[in-house]
Amino acid sequence: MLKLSKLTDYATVILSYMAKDQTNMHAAQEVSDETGITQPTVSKILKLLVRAKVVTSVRGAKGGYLLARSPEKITVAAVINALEGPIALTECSASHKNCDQASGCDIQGNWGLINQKIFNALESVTLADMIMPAKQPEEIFIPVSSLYR
Amino acid sequence: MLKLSKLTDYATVILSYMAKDQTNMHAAQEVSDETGITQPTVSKILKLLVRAKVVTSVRGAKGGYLLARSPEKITVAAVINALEGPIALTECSASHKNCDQASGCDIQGNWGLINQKIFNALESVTLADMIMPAKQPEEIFIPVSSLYR
DNA sequence: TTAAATAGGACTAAAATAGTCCACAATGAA
DNA sequence: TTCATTGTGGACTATTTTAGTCCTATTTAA
Repeated sequence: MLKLSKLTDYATVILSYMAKDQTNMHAAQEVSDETGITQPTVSKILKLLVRAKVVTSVRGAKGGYLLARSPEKITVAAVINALEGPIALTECSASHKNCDQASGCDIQGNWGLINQKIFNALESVTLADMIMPAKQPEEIFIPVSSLYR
Repeated sequence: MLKLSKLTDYATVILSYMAKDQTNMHAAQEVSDETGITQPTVSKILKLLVRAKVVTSVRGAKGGYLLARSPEKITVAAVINALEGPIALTECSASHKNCDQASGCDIQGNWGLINQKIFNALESVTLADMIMPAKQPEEIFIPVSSLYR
């Protein structure tokens, strides 16, 4: 399915919520209450986002989290990177080190090209785009015919 | 990591091998011998590729597999679709049916936009491209700075 | 008739992901 | 100072997904 992890999906929900009110600090408990995602999971995700510098944290009573920068400057690529690590479709693309495929691997060099295109796509969409009203139809249908050009 | 499954990776290796000799039929055993992927796994993958009409099969003695069309017409998107199902980053994007996210989900409409971009990227690369010598440097480095534009 | 192949699906094993929990550190307020 | 609140780091378990194997049936050339 080439899918994102659930945690990444939750992260966009959490960040969207935080983007709507950037003046107030948001405690993990509050975010949990508002989004319906359990508190331990919210905490786990926010911890990862802090580590990746997507959000900042303030410890202690009255502490909480804030977006580290404006929604326009938070890309989907940065969020995925925070939750799932480097964006690369194959192990092989991330590093050629442990490549012992018999005959096929030298052939796979062009995964790099694909990775780059996908990275560009993910970098071109920001949190600001995500919180705008949808620009696409409700249901996404990928035309089957296009799979056999 | 936003990664493909191993099976999809193997599929590209198998298809690359088959693309090099499109005149002869290739039995699963032979493909296994040549690629180093175990025979049961090769069979499993080829069965999926037949179902998706990426390759055709001939049963019985002297049977085997052939590419269903020329490498230029086999897209990476079609291969991923065969092995992993529809290309969509989130469940939500594939279908809105079972969406019970408290407040965040209406916000996620623009995943469709991202999915479309990624689908386009995957559809723009064919098996023919894959078997050409690599056009990219050996190691792919995504500049960290680009994550914080 | 037999041997060589694919087809379909069940099954097990392994790995990745999701989700929870705990002990600790920081901080504001009583 | 002490306590309640809130983040930090990491360990841990449960769940789900993926990978890998195997068995039986079907097809077909010789």
